[in-house]
Amino acid sequence: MKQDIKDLISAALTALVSRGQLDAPELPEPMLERTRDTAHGDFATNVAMVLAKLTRAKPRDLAQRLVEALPSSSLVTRVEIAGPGFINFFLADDAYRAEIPRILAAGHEFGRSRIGAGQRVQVEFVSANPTGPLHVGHGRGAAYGAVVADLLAAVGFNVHREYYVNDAGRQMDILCTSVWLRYLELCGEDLRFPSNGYRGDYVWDIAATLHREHGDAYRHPTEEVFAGVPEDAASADERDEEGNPLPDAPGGDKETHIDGLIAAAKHLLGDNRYRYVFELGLNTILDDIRDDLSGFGVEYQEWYSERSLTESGAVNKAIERLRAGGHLYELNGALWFRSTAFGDEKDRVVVRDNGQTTYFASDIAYHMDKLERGFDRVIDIWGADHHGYIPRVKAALQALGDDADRLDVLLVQFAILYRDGVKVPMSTRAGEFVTLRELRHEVGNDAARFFYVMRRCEQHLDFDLDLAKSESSDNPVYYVQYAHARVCSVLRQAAEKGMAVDPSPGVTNLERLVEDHEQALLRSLTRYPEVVETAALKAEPHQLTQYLRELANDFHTYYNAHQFLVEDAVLRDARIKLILAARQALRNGLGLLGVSAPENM
RNA sequence: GCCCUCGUAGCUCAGUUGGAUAGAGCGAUCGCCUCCUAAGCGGUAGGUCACAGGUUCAAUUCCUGUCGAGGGCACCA
Repeated sequence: MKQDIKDLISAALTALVSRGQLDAPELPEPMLERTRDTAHGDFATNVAMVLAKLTRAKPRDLAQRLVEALPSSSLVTRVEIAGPGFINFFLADDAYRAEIPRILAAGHEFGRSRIGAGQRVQVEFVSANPTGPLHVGHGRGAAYGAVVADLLAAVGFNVHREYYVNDAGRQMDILCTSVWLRYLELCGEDLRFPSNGYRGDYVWDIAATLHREHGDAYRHPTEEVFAGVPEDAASADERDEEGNPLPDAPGGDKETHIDGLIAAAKHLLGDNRYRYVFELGLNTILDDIRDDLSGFGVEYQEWYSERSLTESGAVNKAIERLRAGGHLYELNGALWFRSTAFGDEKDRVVVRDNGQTTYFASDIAYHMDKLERGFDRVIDIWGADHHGYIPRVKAALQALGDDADRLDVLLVQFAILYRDGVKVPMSTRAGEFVTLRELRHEVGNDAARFFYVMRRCEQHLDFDLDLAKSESSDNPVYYVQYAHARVCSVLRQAAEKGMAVDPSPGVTNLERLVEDHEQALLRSLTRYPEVVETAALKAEPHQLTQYLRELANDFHTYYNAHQFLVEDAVLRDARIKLILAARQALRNGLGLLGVSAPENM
């Protein structure tokens, strides 16, 4: 519908040029907007004002010429020039009504398009370290990423969803060691658990599996394990009055302590047994993450292993390419990447003085690989705490001669839970966090998905648990779902009353839809494809949630003002066609959000 | 100290990629079921778009500065 009007404007512009009435170097893409106020018609364009600037003509004169050159169309009843030079289009009621059969015929395809033209887009999201279950912060990234991916797919992009598995590095060693220490406790060893270890219950569970399957085979005496290990800092169990962890104790250091324990674990267990515990921890947690995301309706095409980058030589290849380009130098025994040459604030280490490559080195290789896989566009969705990381990744891509503009990093702010108006505290290391699974069980998938994407991603999200659970109009999820269920209910009522409902898209008698509420609902309905398009291109799912509330509101208002199941069969049929179209838009929109559209509530 | 994001109604937030008289929801308040689910609908009140400059036909939107909030500044991942 919008495109039809755009075409009219383009036609008028080319007509003016060919008649010599317009002297512009190049024609702008006509900017057409929905009007805020129906007094200004249905659509408005500002081309006359934009062109006036380029051609030094008076905007209203130009607008006048443009209006005269517009081809006639049955869609438009009236065109007027307003304000400084807006051209307002008033659409025929029939133009709106004609959308009903189109919507019904399109069915679940309504709102989908091909503007992405099959371009390949990779969306990488969540990618949480497999050191513990997903918590509610990851949940927001999961919901946001999944909806952005689905939106892009809906408008014709070829989308590849990926999870980057950080299955290497020190954090995983800490997890492995934490599991082993818990296992030793299960064997009957008495030890002081490191303050920097992972303390969650899931660590006990993995340790219990190890103990159940292998008995004491991995056991070593506590004295042997802790021999020569530097002092720990204060325990994480010890808190000050405000509940914050105490600072490092004098003479103790939690980092050197845990590193000492990791070394002890590797030494005492030997390669094979250490590897076994490591894999047990990794796989148990990864399975849990997969299961959780799958239960949340989030599926991936690929789980990409960080370790595979090292093993395949990709990391070394990336470093060699940087070296060949003259972007590396040695300092204090480490190998540095001169990222400042590409706008980063300081240079970064890629190989440590102990010979190990850094996480950053893996990430360079990973992003190089992403671009080499031929994606037209790569989208990374990160937690906002990683924002400082963007310049160095882009710097690396530039240094490698890749097009850094193909990479977009979208940052998602944290979600803060509120229960009874009080903030729910969270700390990963201390094992005090609400998991995504707990949240899903508490409020349900539908409310979780909807609430997570309700706000712009760079906005902090206050997640009100009580509101998400409330079954009332205060709760936006129920409000939208209820509109859908109400349409279904009307149809059930019709059946009970023996009123036949014509299931075909049918085009008859729509002219009977003359009420203001019907026009308002129709106007909203025709906006749906435009909303999906901008929500997808701008990666802003909240536009869709916002829209669905408005659409639901238009429906509820109509429902209250008019009876659908009237005696007049012709009018009844027209009204049912309209609310069926509304149901289709509600269902499709909820579907894109990963929220169910219930038949009754 | 430097960097990023944010600052819009009492609260939580939109604002269609610079447009016309800045909008929802909640809360407050006044109404609406003999009627397809009241899990709903309507009315009223509520604003110096943090502040000061700048860019232009036009700024809540873009730029600069100030103030305030949150986050980030590792040879961790």
